[in-house]
This record gives sequence, structure tokens and C-alpha cells, in this order.
Amino acid sequence: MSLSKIATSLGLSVTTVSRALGGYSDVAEETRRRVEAEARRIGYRANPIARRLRGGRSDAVGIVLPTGPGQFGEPFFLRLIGAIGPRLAEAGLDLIVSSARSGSEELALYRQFVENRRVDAMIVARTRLEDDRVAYLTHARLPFVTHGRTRAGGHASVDIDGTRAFHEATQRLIAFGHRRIGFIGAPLDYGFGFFREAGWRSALAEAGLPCAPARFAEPSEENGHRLAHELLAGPDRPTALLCATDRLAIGTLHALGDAGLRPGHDVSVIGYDNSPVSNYAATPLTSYDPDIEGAAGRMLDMLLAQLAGQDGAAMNELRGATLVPRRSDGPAPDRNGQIKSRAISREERSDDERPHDTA
Amino acid sequence: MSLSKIATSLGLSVTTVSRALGGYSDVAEETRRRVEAEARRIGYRANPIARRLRGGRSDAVGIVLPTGPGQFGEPFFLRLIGAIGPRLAEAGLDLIVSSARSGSEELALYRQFVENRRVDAMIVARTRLEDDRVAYLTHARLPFVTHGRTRAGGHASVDIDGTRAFHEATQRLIAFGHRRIGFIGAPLDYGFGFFREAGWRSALAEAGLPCAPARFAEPSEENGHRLAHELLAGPDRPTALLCATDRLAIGTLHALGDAGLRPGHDVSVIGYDNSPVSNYAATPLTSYDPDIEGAAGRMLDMLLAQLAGQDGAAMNELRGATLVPRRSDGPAPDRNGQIKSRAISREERSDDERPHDTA
DNA sequence: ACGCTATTCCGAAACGTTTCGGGAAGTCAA
DNA sequence: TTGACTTCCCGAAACGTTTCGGAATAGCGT
Repeated sequence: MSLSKIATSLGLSVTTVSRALGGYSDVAEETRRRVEAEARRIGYRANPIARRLRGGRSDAVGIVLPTGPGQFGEPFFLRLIGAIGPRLAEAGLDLIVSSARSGSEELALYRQFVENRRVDAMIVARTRLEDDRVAYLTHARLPFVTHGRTRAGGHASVDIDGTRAFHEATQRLIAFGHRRIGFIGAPLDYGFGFFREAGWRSALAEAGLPCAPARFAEPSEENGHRLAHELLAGPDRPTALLCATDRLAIGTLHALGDAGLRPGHDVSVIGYDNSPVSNYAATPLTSYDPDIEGAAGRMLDMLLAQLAGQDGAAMNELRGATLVPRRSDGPAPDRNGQIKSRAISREERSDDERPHDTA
Repeated sequence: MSLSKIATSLGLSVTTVSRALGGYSDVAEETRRRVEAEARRIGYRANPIARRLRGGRSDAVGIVLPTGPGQFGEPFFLRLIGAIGPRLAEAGLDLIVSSARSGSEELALYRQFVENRRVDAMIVARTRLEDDRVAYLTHARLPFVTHGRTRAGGHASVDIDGTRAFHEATQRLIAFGHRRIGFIGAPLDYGFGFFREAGWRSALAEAGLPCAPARFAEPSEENGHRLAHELLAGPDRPTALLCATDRLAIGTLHALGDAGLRPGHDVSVIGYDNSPVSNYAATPLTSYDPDIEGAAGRMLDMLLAQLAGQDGAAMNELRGATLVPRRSDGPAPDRNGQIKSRAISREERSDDERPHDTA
């Protein structure tokens, strides 16, 4: 009872009050002023629920966070939400967040969101190459945008070009003189796991280097630690380890420490995410910054465009990640454990990334 | 048009269909069965928006994440949301998340939530001793629960007893033989900053030790690094540094490294949060685990009780944090830099917390 | 005086649900 | 036969908004 409150106290109809506040042209300026004044006076705010009911929308966007062992503390989602929040608010949309562990529980949650009409659109992260959530949303004809690509495509997506980043990272290590460059990756059914591995593999192939050993697991510090141990224990120990995420890289740095190897000297390590800890790891970690905020902005653009009626199938964007050189990588040691090459100058290793200089 | 669809196709009234599905007793069993069968057949789901409009609720709970420099990547909020999500879903409530930088922007967002009737209740984190958000919500008579205490009290709150944890941590360091125990804290207007400092201060006083130097800043790795540098550079260098959060502790560990000091030997460090990185810091970090999931559960209990009509003023819970000993603290060195005391046995330092054993 | 147009306003329906206050039919006892 | 009581059902209002399709009034030219 609120539009009607203004209406009765002004001797107008609800219709006119609504149209006055709605900015329609068929209401006299004088009347509009009176309505606006009265609305301000009683602190009128349109009831969004009534508006949604009438409009058949829910004015909300949903996102499901992955929960479960090793999934806690992913800063990625926090940054995503932080970047998306204000823009959604500006567009008058709520962000509804829920959480589920990956798998059937997760898909069930998507179903709930859709069938209960709780959202107008969804944001999908941690996209898999074959993603049942994407398949479901497509079938349900609910607008959505993914962070990451699927194999099939045909939906709105924003992705960081992991292939290019890891290709470049591998080339960097090769230029440093490394020849045995191992890979510590995320499961290959995740798009980001797949594409990052592909970049590493293709760069090795281009350089005519043999395919070095690789290991894969959910990206956690523990797994990075364990997998690095495995790779370091094998024959022909790698002189460099490329890690699909910073969390894996942090674990890897620890494994190096356990083995008495110095990161950046005996074994080079490069991560991905440029997470806050990377600058404060045992050895400050060379990493790739994915510009999550930028990506989130584009995802929002696509979502809003779809809510405005556009077809999302052709909306795709592949963005770059930028290298943040720190101290965990460097020239490969020679057979005797000495630094082999100075082909890349010290400036390029950007010593000014040291923690006490960025404070 | 959905209850009515069932109604017409069954030759019943909307009322009867609603009451049949609602489990009322004044509908014949036979009729109820027919209604339920038809509902299943057409995949009927009650429109939550219509229900909310009629009920005058919004069936949603809001939370505002702090954004801004150094605030990214707080795993705390992610764990909170992860723990709260499923229970909220079970209660039929949506979790609406938004983000704002602390300060006026943040309060404005709370106002929006309330005035636009977008939520039935709110969750307040990062509580300050004098908190304008708490004051506003109290004034607006919207149910809420805080994580952390205010000075005034009188609202539902769950807090971890930081005073006790830091009192205990200080005693632990004293038992290790430390006499100059510095403190690297969070701003004292945050409740958690205030109470943790109080625990440190009171333990020093009880032991008759002079008040060691302390520094305060927003909890980030950078600030921890900077503040630790300051404390280490002063006269009478502390042999132990107590840090209000793990992020500050991580920065502190780095400052030690810069100064050529060995954590756990030359200078002991204890943090708080038991964040994923603490186990993989340069030196695995002794920390306190706050059991966020447990606290989140109690917060939910209080929120639901308030939504059921109970008064939240008397709902308070103070929970304990448990020590997770790792390798960043230990016996104090004597004047010559030697380890002074073995008063606390090695077992108590729990060497089995080393990373490669927890993988 | 009449018709035409512009301007300004409004009644009523619709979105889908819940709930209040009955009402019709059947049963049972007096 | 009547009244009371049970059982099962329903009409209508209400939540607060938007919007369709007019309708009333005034101004204007003929």
C-alpha cells in the first residue's frame, strides 16, 4: 500500500502516480512535481517484489560457488563478486549466491535456481570442457555467461587465454635456458586446466623439446606439494616447473624447500593468478595476472545485453593475462648446478617487485 | 498462471488447489491426491515472487562484502558464505551478496537493502566497536546478526574470543621464555582488532612484563611486512611477534627473512585464522583456527530464530579458537642468540603439522 | 454549433499466491 | 422436521505494481 497512499493523499489515481514517477509524458508537469514531492515526503520506494511479479522477472542473477575439500579460500570468486556487485546493483539486479560441492549437488542447485524462477540469469565459473551446467542452462533457455570456454561453445563466455599465457611462460623458461620444463596442472576436464596445459605442450613442441613430465590434481597447496615431490623425485629432474595456479605453485615452492633446492636458481617456478600470497611466498612468485575485474566487467556486459534481449551465442571474448615477474624463476643451472645463461637481463626479472618495495 | 492452471484442468478452485498443496486438513484425501498428481505432471513450482508479495516478506538475507585495497582475497568471507549457503537454501532463503568499500558507501548499501525491502535480515561482518551499520539496522528494526561484538551490544552476535586466544598465545610465548613480545595488530576500532590486542596486553600485565611495542594497520601482507620492519628496527628488538591475522603474519615472516632472522628460532611468530596459506608460508605458521563454519552455523540459528519472531537482543555466543602449532614459534633465544629454554617439549610444537605430512 | 486534436487523467485487469469468511451437502440426534 | 455439526469446497480480497484502452476537458479552426 504505497502508491495508493500517495494517490489518496493527493486525490489522484494510482495509475497517474505510477506514471508520474515512471517519467511518462502523459502527466502534467505540475502534477508530476506534486507527486514527486509527496513521494519524497513519505519516503516512498517502489516495492521491488510487486514490480517483479507484475513484470514476470526476478531481477536477480545467480552464481554458485564451489565448496568442498581444497576449494576454500579461492580468492578468485571473491574478486569476481567484488567486481560484479556494484555494477549489478547499478542495473537494479540482485546477486544471489549459493554454494555446493561440484557434481550432482551442484547441478541440482542450478535446477533449483531455474525451476523456482529465482534468477533471470546465471554466472557460471569453473567451466568444464563438457559442462552439464552449461548444457542444462542452454536447454532451459536461461541467459548465462561463463568464465571459461566449453568445447561446444555457442554461449556467452569470457575467458583468459591460458594457452597463450602458458605458451609464453614456457618460452620464457626456454629463453632462460631451461630444457626440462615440468608441468603441474589442474584436471584437464576443467577448461582452464586444458588450455593451460595446451600452451605448455605447444611451446615445448615448437622448440623441439621433448615433452617433460606432467601431473594433474585439484589446485590446492597440498596437491602442488605432493605433485612437485613426484616430479622432483623422478629421473631427469626438471629445472623448471610450470604451475597451473598459484596455489599449486605455493605447494611446489615448499616441495623445493624440502628437497633443498633454491627456487629461481636450482629450479624455476611460474604460477598463475597473481594472488595476494604470490608476492609473499617463500620466494616471491613469478605469476600471471588475469585481470579478473576486467573480465568480470565484460561478463556483466554480456549478461545485461542478454537480459535486454540479445542472443548470447555469439558473445565471446578471449582476454590476455600479463606476466608479473618476481624471483621464483631465472636462468637454468648448468650440469654442475651453476647458473648457465644470462641471456635475459636482470632488469627483466623486475627486482622492484620485491615485497618491501611494493608496501 | 499456474495454480489456476491446475485448478481449471481439474475443475477445482484455485483456493482448493492451494490448500491441497499447502497440506491443509480441509481438503479430501482423494482431491489432494489428484492435485498432487497434476502438479507433478505439469511440473508445478510455486512462484516465489507471488508468495513473497502476498506474505510481505522477501525471503532473502543480505551480506555486504568489504571491497577495497588490501581487502581482496579474504578467505574468511568465502568460508562464511560457503557455510551459510546450504542452510539458507534449506530454509528457503536467498543469500543476496553485494560489495562496497568500508565507510559511507557501505552504509549506503545497507540503507538500500533495507529501504528497498530487498532482504528480511542481514549478516554483518567486520564489526566495529562503534558500528554505524549496527546502529542503523537496530534503528530500522531489521533482524540481523553480527560476526563480532560491538561495544554497546544488545543485538544478536557470534564472536570468537580473540582476547582469550591472544592471551593464551602470549602465555605460550612467555612459557617459551620470550620476554619482549611485540604485537602487530589490526585497527582497534574493529572489534577483532581491539579484543585481540586486549588479550596480548593483559597476558603481558599478568606476567609482570613491560608492554612491548605494537603497531596497527589494515590486515594485509604488505602492512604486516612494513610494521614488522618497524618493530624489528627499533631498540630492544622483540624476540616474538604476535600477529592479529595470518596475512599480517605472512608479511611479518617476510620481514624476518629480509633481516636474516629465522622464524621460530630468532624470532617467534604466531598468527590467527589458520588460513590455507599458513601451512605453506615460508615457515609453516603457528596459528589459531577460528572454526568459521561452526560460527556461521550459530549465526544462522540466531537469524532464523529472529525471523521466527524471537528477540535477538539476548542472543550472544562467544566461541573459542584452537591453537594449531606449526614451526614459526619456539623457545626464545638467549642473549647470544642461542636457544634459551626447553621448558616446552618438542612434541607440543607438533611437528606433524609439516606440509608434507598433511598432504 | 460542431468536429478535431492534444492534453491529462483514470478504471480495471493482470501478475500468482494465501487466507478470510463463509456455503453447500451430508450426517446425526432429538 | 429441525437444528447442529462435519466435511469439503469456493469466492473474493489482498499484496503493490504496471499498462491497456479509453474518457473527460479544453483549445482551436471552420
